[in-house]
Amino acid sequence: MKIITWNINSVRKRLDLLKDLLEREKPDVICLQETKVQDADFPVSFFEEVGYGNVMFQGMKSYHGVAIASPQKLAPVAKKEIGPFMAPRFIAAKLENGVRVFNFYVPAGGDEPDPEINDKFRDKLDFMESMSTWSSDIKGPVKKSVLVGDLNVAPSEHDVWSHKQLLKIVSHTPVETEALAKVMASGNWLDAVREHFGEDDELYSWWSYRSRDWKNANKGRRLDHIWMGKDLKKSLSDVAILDDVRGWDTPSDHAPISAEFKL
DNA sequence: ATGGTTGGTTACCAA
Repeated sequence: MKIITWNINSVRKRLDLLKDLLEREKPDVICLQETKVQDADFPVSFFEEVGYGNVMFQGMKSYHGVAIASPQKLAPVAKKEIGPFMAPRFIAAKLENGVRVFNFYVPAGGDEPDPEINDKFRDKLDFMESMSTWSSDIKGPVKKSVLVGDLNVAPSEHDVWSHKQLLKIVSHTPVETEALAKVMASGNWLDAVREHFGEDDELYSWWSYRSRDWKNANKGRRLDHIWMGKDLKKSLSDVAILDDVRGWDTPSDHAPISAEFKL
């Protein structure tokens, strides 16, 4: 089972890149964030044409939006296993092999890392708090489950280009990394990317558009994640950050991440 | 300390 997660930054803007990615990587399931399209305008026929016609999506006009697509049938996840999340930031599906896929788009949080003066940052912390409650409620360790998405937090010092310079920058502040650690602990989740690469490699999945030479400057952050329940650890066979996709023509500012399981 | 770019929408907001 191969799963890819990608903040595509407008699905309609990047159908050609998505087609190339799916043809090259042939994932069993792809999870998208920031689709930026309301459900009535979601490009369903494109997904059917490229062989990913089993597609679930929850979006809104202009902002946010998530989707899960697969060549195989997708079933809804039981209601009791779904938290009270904002629809355009969360969607879940059950694959034919029984694996549940939870796809999140955590609020970015604005610029000012102070919940007292910045409502967006408050919303981000609240969202992660509700993720912790949800993880606890569905009882960890969650069996046959994968949690993926743009979590908008770079947890460790090796997930950012400069730990010191980013400690007060939203996405890497201690209050956020602690909140994300709590989510992880609440569900006994494992970070599949770190399980594969270890703790020491510098790993990034996002590079700002506001950098002329993003590749050489390499001022990246690892905001996109694939987590797994402990029961899947022994099945994890490969992980890749597909950073070449960040260099494609008119790219998203996020790279896709891929994980393979031999179930 | 500041500004840099992109997408959706159509004036700016969100990232």
